[in-house]
Amino acid sequence: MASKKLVLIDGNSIAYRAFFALPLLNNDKGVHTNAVYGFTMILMRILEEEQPTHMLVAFDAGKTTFRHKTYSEYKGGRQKTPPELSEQFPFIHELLDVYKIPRYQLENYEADDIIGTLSKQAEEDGFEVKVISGDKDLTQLASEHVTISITKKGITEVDSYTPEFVKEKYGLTPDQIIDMKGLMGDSSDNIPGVQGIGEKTAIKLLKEYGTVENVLESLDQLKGKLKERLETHREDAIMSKELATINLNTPITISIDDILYSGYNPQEVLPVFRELGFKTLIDKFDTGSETDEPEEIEELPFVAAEEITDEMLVDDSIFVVEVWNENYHRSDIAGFAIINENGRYYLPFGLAMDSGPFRKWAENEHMRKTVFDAKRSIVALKWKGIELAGVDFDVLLASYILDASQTVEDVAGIAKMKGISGARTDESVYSKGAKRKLPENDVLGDHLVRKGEALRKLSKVLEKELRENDQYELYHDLEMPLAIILGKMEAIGVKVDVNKLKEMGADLAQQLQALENKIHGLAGESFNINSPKQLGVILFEKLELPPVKKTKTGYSTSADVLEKLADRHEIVEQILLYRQLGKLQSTYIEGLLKVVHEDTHKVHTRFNQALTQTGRLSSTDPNLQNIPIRLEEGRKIREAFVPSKEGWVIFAADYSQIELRVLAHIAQDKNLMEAFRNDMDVHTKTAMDVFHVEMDEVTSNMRRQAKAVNFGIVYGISDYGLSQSLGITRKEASEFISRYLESFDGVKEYMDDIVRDAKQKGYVSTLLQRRRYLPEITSRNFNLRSFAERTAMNTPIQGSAADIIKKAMIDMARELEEQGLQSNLLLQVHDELIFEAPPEEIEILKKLVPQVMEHAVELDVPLKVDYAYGDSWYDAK
DNA sequence: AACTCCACGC
DNA sequence: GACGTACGTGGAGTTG
Repeated sequence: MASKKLVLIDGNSIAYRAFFALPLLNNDKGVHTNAVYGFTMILMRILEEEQPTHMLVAFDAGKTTFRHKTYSEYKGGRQKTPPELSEQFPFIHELLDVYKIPRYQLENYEADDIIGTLSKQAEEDGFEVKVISGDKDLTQLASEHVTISITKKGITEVDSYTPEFVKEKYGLTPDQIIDMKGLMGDSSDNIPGVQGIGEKTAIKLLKEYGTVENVLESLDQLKGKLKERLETHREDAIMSKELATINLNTPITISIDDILYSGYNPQEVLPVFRELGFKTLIDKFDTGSETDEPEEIEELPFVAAEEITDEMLVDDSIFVVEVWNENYHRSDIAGFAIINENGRYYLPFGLAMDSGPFRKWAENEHMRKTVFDAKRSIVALKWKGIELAGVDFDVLLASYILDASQTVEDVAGIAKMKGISGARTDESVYSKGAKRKLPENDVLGDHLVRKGEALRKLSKVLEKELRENDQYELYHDLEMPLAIILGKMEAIGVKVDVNKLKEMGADLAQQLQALENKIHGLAGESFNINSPKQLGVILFEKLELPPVKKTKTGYSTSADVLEKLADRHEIVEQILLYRQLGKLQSTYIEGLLKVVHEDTHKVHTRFNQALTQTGRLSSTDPNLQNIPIRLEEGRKIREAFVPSKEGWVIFAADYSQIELRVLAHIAQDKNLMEAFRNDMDVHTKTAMDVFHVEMDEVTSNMRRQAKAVNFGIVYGISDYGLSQSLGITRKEASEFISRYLESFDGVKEYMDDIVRDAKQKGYVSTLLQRRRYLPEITSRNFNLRSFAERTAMNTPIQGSAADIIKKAMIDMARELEEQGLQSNLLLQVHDELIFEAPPEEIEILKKLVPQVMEHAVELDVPLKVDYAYGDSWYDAK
């Protein structure tokens, strides 16, 4: 190794400096962050300037040290650490952890002693050592290879104490600093020194005699007051020197080999910055990482095809389909790249599309292709008349399975994560927002080929990781086939009765106008009801209603607040109704009409298969997973979702209590399993057990509360969440949960086990081996830790339910195919599947769908499916 | 363009 | 006891 460099940081001292140097910053959660912020600034500067190979941050441990045995008043009279600072230490620790910088403290010793001991060892081992502190005491450690940086007034300015610097400043050698302290004392550490001797005299004496001991032996050469003072405080001087001396033989339990520093991953640091609200640092980091490594990209040779030739179209190729728009339905395709054993090729869109051999190759399932986002590629090509087949590996899906928390923008994003260079980000090539545009052909070709090359490398790495994690099956047998099925569902689309929507819209518009007039009348002035700000002024200032809750920016006007005010003023009820109808109008009528295809009257949602942390799907443009159902007015929207063919029906099948059944199975809770085996109403059963009553004594209110508790279990809400949904106190909610867990002791055991397991392994798993990593489960931050613990309990439940319905979709698709049925699977809404079916297939589906869904997996409790059908989604109830 | 607030589904 | 509390998507208003 060229040079070994050790950086040692005095953690407490730097935290203090940062705390007092900066104003008391708050993050959005009201936590003080100034010391953490300053600490981070210093850390970032050190990492950049010093490029250490080894690193350690030392902290003081506890209140007393071995020095207190020498002098019980050591550091006496010190101001207590302000709580605003103490509360920041856990964050500093967390920050160091994500930076992968070792930290250390040792009972009975101060950070100084750890630093001194390590710096001496390191110097002997041939290291360059840099010590960072705000405390000048450390300067005694300066030597040929040890430099001490002491922060000056601000936090970024430092003085570097080399032996020369010490000589210049004091006229002393570094090891004489302790003698100086011995004579003059140190008020900040409550070291007495010799009464009446200050810095000037101390230095003069040491220049003459060298050490405290020599001074004391040579007292006869001195005279007057000075001699007298030294004689009476002889013991003080010796003791003070001892106190000021850094222990170079501290019994540390780590060695230099343990404190290797090999860099950090910005992806791990950023979340902590976000948590702390370090906006400027986040920006610096994001842009910084891109600008300070414009990374001399190596040239990558490729062929820009002028004609399509056979060597481009072979088995086992990387296939890049560059779909231009985010919404890939009917999007342009910018171009293609193919990489295989014969070479790297850029295929301009028009050239490829005009080629018969290209089309045949794309549609040949035996020509295996590795892609990024299979569904996107398949659907985009389908709209262009090509049925892409043979998709063999999807880098996006693989990456999602391996770690769903890593949000992925493009190929370059995954490549960077896996340490593969050479690919450029889409944004850097295309720009974003209004400036986004297609580059020249040579630039585009280069970009696509680079993507392909990264995909080639990634596919190997990711496949290996999938196998190592025992997740290859999940990827290969579940998510990959599902991507194809979802692609079909999206492309088929759902027929919308546009006229129906427009009628509803006109009706709503009338009602809204009338409501608006009424509300303005009641308010005595006209204002924008949709503006929480203006509404807040009307309600809480003009009408003087009591503000129940505040938001960051003003009064809260949310529904739960308004409901509390409903009997105080007539206007409130009208506003709630206005909100409800307004939501229907803007989101569901206008929003939906915007995305209906004019010629076909269909909507084509996109299911995001690589987004949620639990394994569920999400749906966008339009979101068809949140169409109203709870309130009748909203539910009517579903009348507009109709079959695509005359006389067909909408057939909807949903799992009954799938999450609680999964819970019963995973937890092997005898009581809960028994309930499902007897097909009991689970909320009633819960009420019986929690309230200790017989079935006929369960009131509707008890059942409602039990239902909320079950809801809480399934979604992993906290006692606070439960208290909010039931309108009770947190304590009462907590009491409910305890009683629940007493009745379902298998569940309680599961909850305890899963949290312990997650702490040990760092992740939790679902039935089909989906993982969710929970790094925060060991956090010292209560909130983060609690959240991670609830997530640990909830994700196996929700995620396994997601696994099951995905499996059911695959099984269903196969059945429809094998039986040659015309029915189409249209939508998945987490626990239900929506089909459109010709009338003659209804009887078949009534048997087939529940059969397939209920047996997608075999649990130790039965799965139950309910179904319904009708002329519209509304009627399938 | 990016934020906040609010509301819909499971 | 702290502290802020399931996962998503989308619209309107506001701010920069």
